[in-house]
Amino acid sequence: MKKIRTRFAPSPTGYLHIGGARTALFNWLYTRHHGGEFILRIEDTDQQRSTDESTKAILDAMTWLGLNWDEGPYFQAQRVELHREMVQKLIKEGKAYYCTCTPEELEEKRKQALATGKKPKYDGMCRDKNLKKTSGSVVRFRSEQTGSTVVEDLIKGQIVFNNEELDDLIIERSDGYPTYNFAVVIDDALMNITHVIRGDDHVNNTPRQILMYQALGFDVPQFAHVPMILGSDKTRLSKRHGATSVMAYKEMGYLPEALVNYLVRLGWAHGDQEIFSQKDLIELFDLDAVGKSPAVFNPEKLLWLNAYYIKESSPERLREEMKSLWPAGINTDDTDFTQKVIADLQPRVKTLAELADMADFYFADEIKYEEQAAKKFLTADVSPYLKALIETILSVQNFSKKVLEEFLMNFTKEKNIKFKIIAQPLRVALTGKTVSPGIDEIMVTLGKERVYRRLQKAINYIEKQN
RNA sequence: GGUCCCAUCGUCUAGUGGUUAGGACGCCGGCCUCUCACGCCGGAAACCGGGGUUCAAGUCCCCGUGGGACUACCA
Repeated sequence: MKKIRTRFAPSPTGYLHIGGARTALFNWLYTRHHGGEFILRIEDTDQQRSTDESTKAILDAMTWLGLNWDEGPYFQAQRVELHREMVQKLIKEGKAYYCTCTPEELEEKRKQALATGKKPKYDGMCRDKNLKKTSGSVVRFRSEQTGSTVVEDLIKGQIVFNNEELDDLIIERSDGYPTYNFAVVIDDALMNITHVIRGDDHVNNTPRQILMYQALGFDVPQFAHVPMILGSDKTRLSKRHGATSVMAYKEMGYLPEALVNYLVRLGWAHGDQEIFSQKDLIELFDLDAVGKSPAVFNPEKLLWLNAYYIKESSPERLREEMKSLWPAGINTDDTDFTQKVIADLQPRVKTLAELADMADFYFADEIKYEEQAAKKFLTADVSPYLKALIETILSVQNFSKKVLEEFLMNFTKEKNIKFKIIAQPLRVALTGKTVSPGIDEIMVTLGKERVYRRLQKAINYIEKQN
């Protein structure tokens, strides 16, 4: 059996977006599952819109997601000689021809056809004129006009097209560069791509591509068209629907495995399973379980998965991931302390950005109280407890969770009060907020020194208020 | 307009002729509890419509309807 070879072929006209990432992911998983080779090819034949920055951004995003490639990146624009050779071959064989219709003429005809309710396809004006190359001329593929072309799609099943629906599309522009539909055929054929897995916005291109494979005498690869990802209004996902750039999710504090896990479940399922490691996916993924219908992108579920993976991660790993996310002015040089902070917070956040935000009170030299919180909990009647606490807390030798739990329990027992009575005041004293990790956790992380200082500050604050 | 694709809870989906139509996110209620979150338990919530085929249809066929894609010297 022939070795499976797939490719991901983005055009470098922007960042890698969610839809492209899923297409890449499906290609990658299919290839890894079957032990094939995954090729990356940059389709930059549109000289106007392609940029190096985009190429770099796409590569970065692929790398971040863990989608490594075995060959490439190839650049389509560097292969134009190859494409031109193939164009000449077709012309020589009478399978392509020069056309001198101007874009303006064509546009006019299109408009007219549409206005009179006719098909807006190329009318074949230059088809049999046997024209020579001239300035401004393009090359068109002489497409079949009769019969039908069948696409055997691995996801959609058999799709039949009447060839009369197809027109003679341009394969070489007047600037000498090949158009997408031609270059993609040449490159896929020459790179021995066996499986073309791409978005289903390409299904209508497929019959004409098949005709070109045949005209050139190439083997036709297998096709698999994956359904689109839609926004909440069921139209194609775009910026209007929120962040669509893969790297934007990194910046918002998402873990790559969360995005991967989310993306793979858009259109693919394995029974009732929701959580998949990369290893699981390589083992389980195949095209036969990919659905046919489009999926709406649901940020809430992504968030849930992200929270799950944050909880599952080690604080060490998270500290690495968070390096670019801390706000300015926060000193995370103390790795031990920083990791403890992360460990306290990781079960209660959905993104790492949220974690960074929530961690401010740990790092602050002078914590500031939320107005309502201080007003409600830092009151004269709790002052005696705080004073009693600060007197004894210095005697606690080992600031561990177990010891502190015991210490606090003894303290409340001695004072004959419920822990509830001092919990929120203590929390406000220590964090400035009414919401935080457990009192004992905070105290352990903060350490004796900081706890002492914050208690002292709270006592002073209460005195000043009265 | 033409061509093509698609159709199970709000969303992601399981389901391949016989199920109380299952799971997940979100939502609601409860438990846990020092707050919050986690976790656990429970709840509301779906087969687009109409015709067939069949003893039997979410599942097969046809027609509607709805949504989407393509229809470029973009990819």
